[in-house]
Amino acid sequence: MSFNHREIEKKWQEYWLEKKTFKTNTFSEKEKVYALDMFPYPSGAGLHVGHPEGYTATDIFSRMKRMQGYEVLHPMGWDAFGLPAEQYALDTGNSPKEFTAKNIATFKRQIQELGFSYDWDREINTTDPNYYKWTQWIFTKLYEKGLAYMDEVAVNWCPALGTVLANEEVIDGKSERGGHPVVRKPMKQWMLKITAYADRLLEDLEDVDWPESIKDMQRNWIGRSEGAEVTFKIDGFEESFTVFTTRPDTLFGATYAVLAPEHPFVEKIVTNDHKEEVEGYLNKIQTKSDLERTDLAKEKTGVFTGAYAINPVNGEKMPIWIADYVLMSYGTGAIMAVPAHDERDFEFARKFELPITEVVTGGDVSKEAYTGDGVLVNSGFLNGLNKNAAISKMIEWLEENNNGSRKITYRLRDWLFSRQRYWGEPIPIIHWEDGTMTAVPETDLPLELPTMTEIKPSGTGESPLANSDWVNVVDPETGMKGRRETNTMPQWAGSCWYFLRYIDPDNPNQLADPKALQEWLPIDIYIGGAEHAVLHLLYARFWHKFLFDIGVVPTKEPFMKLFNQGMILGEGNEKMSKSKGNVVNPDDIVVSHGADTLRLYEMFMGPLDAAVAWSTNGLDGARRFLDRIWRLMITEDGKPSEKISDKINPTLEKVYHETVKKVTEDFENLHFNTGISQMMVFINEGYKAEYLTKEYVEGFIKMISPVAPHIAEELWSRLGHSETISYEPWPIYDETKLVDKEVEIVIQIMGKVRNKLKVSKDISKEELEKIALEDDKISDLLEGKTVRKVIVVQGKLVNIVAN
RNA sequence: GCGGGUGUGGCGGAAUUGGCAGACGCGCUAGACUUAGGAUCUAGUGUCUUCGGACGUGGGGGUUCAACUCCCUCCACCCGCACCA
Repeated sequence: MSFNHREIEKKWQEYWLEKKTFKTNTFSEKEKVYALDMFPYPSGAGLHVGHPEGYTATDIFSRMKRMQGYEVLHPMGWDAFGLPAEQYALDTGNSPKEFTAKNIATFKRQIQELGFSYDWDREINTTDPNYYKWTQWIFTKLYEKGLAYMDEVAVNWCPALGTVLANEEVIDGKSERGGHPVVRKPMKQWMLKITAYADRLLEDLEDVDWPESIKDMQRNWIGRSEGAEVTFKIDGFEESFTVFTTRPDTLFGATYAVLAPEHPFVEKIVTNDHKEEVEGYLNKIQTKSDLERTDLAKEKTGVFTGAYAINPVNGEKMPIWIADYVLMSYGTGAIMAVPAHDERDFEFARKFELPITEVVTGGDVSKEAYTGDGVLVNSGFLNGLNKNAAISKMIEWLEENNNGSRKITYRLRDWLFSRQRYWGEPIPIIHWEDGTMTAVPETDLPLELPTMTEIKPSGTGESPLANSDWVNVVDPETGMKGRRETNTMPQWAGSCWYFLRYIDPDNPNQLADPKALQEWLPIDIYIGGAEHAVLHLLYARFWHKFLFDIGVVPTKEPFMKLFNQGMILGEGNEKMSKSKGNVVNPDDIVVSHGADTLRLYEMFMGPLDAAVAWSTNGLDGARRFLDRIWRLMITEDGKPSEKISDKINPTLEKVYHETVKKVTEDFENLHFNTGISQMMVFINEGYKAEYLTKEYVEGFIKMISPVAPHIAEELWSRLGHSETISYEPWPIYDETKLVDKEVEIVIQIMGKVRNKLKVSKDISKEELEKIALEDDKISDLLEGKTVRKVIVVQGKLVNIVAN
């Protein structure tokens, strides 16, 4: 008889909820472990089989840690602001609030049916005013410190969505959501000065235990480059312009300069005889979308302005060109071109027949740009130096002669923080009629979203909030009129600090009690999808560092250890998608196979970080394993098996202790697939054994309980226990039980296995060598050969070199 | 192009101070039980083989008594970035 998963899963889920089994004691005396999942956006589609993968991993970790005597914080919540709810509201006329509430209810039911050990008293929701009060509060602090500011920036305007998108929400010139076209448009926007934290965001990556690939992605995103700024006078003008270069050593080889098409000097310096050509070029560029600009980038384009810059180091005249391979958004929007030692400049110079002067030896600059190290030539006082020495010396020269200085530039830009949307946290700022601007005082927070019947975007770029009376305010003291900021925050805002609120979720007076934060931070393990490798994780680190600076949190970094779960693909090894019809719904699996089976299967599929295809056969196999456990321990009529005895069964002793060791270590390291396979080995041995030792059976149930908690609780209670298994002490292993008195030794001749012998584990090297050489089979094989050398590895093998 | 990663049976995957390649699961084969089995149990299952053995971890080369593991080189695929000066 197999177990009835529908009955027992329901039974234990109700038990846990009712008894608040997983309630966390904030100020417990125990050592603390904080295991965090990336909270989900509760979409209308409901839970996907990908969600439970990471959630099961942290749940296993949490459950094991509780049994090992730790106080565990393991919470769940909802990242519930965002575009889909608003889009749905626009399409159907329904309220995003109700829609969101409904989706959350579905997600919560689904998650609870999977038996995760969350403390539901700490559930949070980013759209709850009691929560976003503190999101807004953090914003006002950023504003006070000058880290939130308004700026006129060319933004990604998406006419179809009626909103501005962040760079990262634009993929190949189209909106990430919906794939609508995006154009550049200058608008006044709120920005957060994340660049002020660039160096610390980079440096502190050294302190965290994250996958190297994620750290690298963040490093590349921040994109720190060291170099110098060099100022160039323009022949015949008062003005000068500045370029950024990582290769100041090549300044003698700079033969022309290039300004970005958007550079403010372009119109000023263009000579009359080139005006027409330049304007034509600018027009062509401006009507191109970003996408087309990238597409056409294979062929470099540009025009000469007629103006000349003076190379400060040798006084030579350098023609100033305009080209769209120079980006206004990086560095200063202007470059010195050194075609001999930069591939892009080389290509451009070739096309427009500009001079190419070699200044670093080592390549053949008549064929291609040489970017490597070498000895400087044609470079006055730099001649004879190598690259690094020349860089230092040139910077010295520039600083002494007031022509430039050392400079560090980042690829990272400030964070475009405002959205022209209804369904987001209102930015708590009031614009007064006298032109000033103030933050909403803390006592007036939260600044709640008004209920609106019509939330269509105005189309002009303002958010739907502009259509509400809510925008109008009057200062009660001075009577001055004002208008509220109508922009709202991006979806990233709420997820930048949610992990802090779990620690003290109901605190009305502060974001969280500092004493409680001190207890729980930093987070011990954070698991989620790799799609958040840069944005969420970088933004959250930025806010955390800011909160650290203003004394709100006690740690520099929020997430000590990070892990990315892999994707679960469809059976055909393709991404699951509605259109392919290969989506697996967790609800169906819970009904057909049970939550324990789903959890077990997802953990057994492969390494946690690998992308693995779903397999219905594999799922059946997981269920079969649970049935085997059940049948081994429970009789047909539901009683404990008579095979279970108080006696120690020596044939199970070693495999039991091995299993405890391997499972404990593997779970600690998130190697669930191998830990589970060891438990399968134990059950296989259990079937072969004449009788089962009760201690081993109970130890096994404890070890399977983090993976398959419902069946474990049921077995535990049927074996006569009245309390939950959740806080039973985790089994420990005895090192002395892991080694046999006899070990099998491999005998090799020339590295090939020729025989295997059982010998006592304490045998000496000399004895082992003797036994090996005297073995019948081996001596036969060695006949007529000379033994040259014998390598003995104690307890493992003997390799005989003979020919 | 740059950065990171992966490559092992029919399939998912094990195996790292270099020491028995293929644990465990799926699938498959045979047998047992059975009216029946897409249930369960038992045994087998890398390839080739003249049954001695030979070969085998993407290809080629190297170091070593010994290489999935270390080094060189090439190939394929995946992820991220992409004119970042």
